[in-house]
Amino acid sequence: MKATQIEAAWRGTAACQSCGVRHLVLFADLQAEDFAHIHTPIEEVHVEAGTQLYSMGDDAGAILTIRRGLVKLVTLLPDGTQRIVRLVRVGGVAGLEALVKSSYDHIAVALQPVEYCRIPVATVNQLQARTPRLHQRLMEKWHEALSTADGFLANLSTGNARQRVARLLLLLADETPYGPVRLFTREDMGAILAITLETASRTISDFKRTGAIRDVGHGQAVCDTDALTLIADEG
Amino acid sequence: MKATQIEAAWRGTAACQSCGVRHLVLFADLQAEDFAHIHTPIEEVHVEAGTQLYSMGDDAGAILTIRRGLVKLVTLLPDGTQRIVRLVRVGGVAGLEALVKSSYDHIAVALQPVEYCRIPVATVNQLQARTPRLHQRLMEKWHEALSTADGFLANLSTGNARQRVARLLLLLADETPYGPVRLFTREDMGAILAITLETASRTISDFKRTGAIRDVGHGQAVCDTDALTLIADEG
DNA sequence: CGACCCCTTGAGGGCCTTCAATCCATGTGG
DNA sequence: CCACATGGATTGAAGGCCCTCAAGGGGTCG
Repeated sequence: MKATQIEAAWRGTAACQSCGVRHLVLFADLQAEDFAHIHTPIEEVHVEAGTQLYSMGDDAGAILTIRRGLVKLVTLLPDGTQRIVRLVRVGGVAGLEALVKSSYDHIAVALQPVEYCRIPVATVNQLQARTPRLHQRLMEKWHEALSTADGFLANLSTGNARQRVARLLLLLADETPYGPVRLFTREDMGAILAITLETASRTISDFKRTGAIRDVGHGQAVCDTDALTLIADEG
Repeated sequence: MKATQIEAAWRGTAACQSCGVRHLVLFADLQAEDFAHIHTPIEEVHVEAGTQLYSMGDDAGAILTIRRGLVKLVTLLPDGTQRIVRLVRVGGVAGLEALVKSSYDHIAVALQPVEYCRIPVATVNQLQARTPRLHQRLMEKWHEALSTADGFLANLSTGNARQRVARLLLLLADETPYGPVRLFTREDMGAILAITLETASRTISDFKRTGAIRDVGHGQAVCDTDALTLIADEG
């Protein structure tokens, strides 16, 4: 089940410098000489969908750069239900709070098969002392997280259920235009949009009937972005 | 109306070093010698309630440290209505995005008489080059903003209207325990909680009738935090 | 004093939740 | 190979909460 697999406990400069998503991530501006000053191993980890990457209150020793897949950040509400406060996509960073406090703020769970790099806080700090560019990148990642949160508040937590579901689908669709998007479980949809799973299910069914999305099986669907945009804007 | 008043166009070290809220703000860790390297003026500005501090898309040349009062950050929804995505309190920073992009993400409006320091981005960058401690403070401010946003998502955008209003009141009350809190306009409450102003009004009226809050006039009320906590947790 | 703004309260209806039953896909064991 | 168990998805029915539209009240300021 929890098949966490550490692909490579990396200790040199090769992996980062040839990283396929490096232009997206934290180390985009680093020079070859900078990598030479990394003394703590950076782990590249592969996990399957459903794996918990860290939990609220866990000792926060590292930040996680997502190289593949999709991660949800969850908070527990007073009544025990869960709310998804953010989705972290490829190039995003989960657990940034490790840089300013000693425990994580959320539960991080892989929604799909995920590959990520686990960068110890010590490594970030070592690099920060040397390369001012990293500060800028870090702030960009903070800003990215904040923009995502703002988007959740403005787009996914206002309006009626139809609008919210449509906006969520558009959010997923703009990552793979015209390609099928992987739908969440209805429960996750509900936890993102602050609606019940039944309402999420009814709305998705309605979208399929009216053609706003087309089911292609295996929990995937193709979005009619024009139709969804109409729904998102007026209801 | 828009009585923006620049109290002191500060160019020396005196004001910051004797700042009453310095332990809360960005410059907490700076040493005397650091202040000597500030070459761009930091303005201390006083504005009255209702003043717009900056607007979405405005050229973002500075970040704003709030020294007194309360500021709302607003985004415009596709349909033209407004949503308040964050409240910035004393010690908080508005417009952090100025550090990573050239325009502001929100509309910032003073909800009360506000005093703030306008710190040019250039000044922050000059100081960053010298004092690593400032990085840490900056990241704490980013984290503070992100935590606020998460709180809005988890506490103020879920549950029924009674719960949301109760949680908002508790949020305001924990700043001045047992003291009266200043209630927002019902419209602002609605924009924070994603409910209509009528529902906000009805709920506040109900709380007054049942004693969960006690009106003391002038838009202020004393909160029965125990009663409100009960409502916040179960409905 | 009147205009204005905000707050309050009412009535009706629609949307979403709640509770419940059924369906479907998948995987497991006989 | 098939029966069965399981977890998620779907759909129905009833009710309640909140929104919408509307009218009236109260405080403040010119």
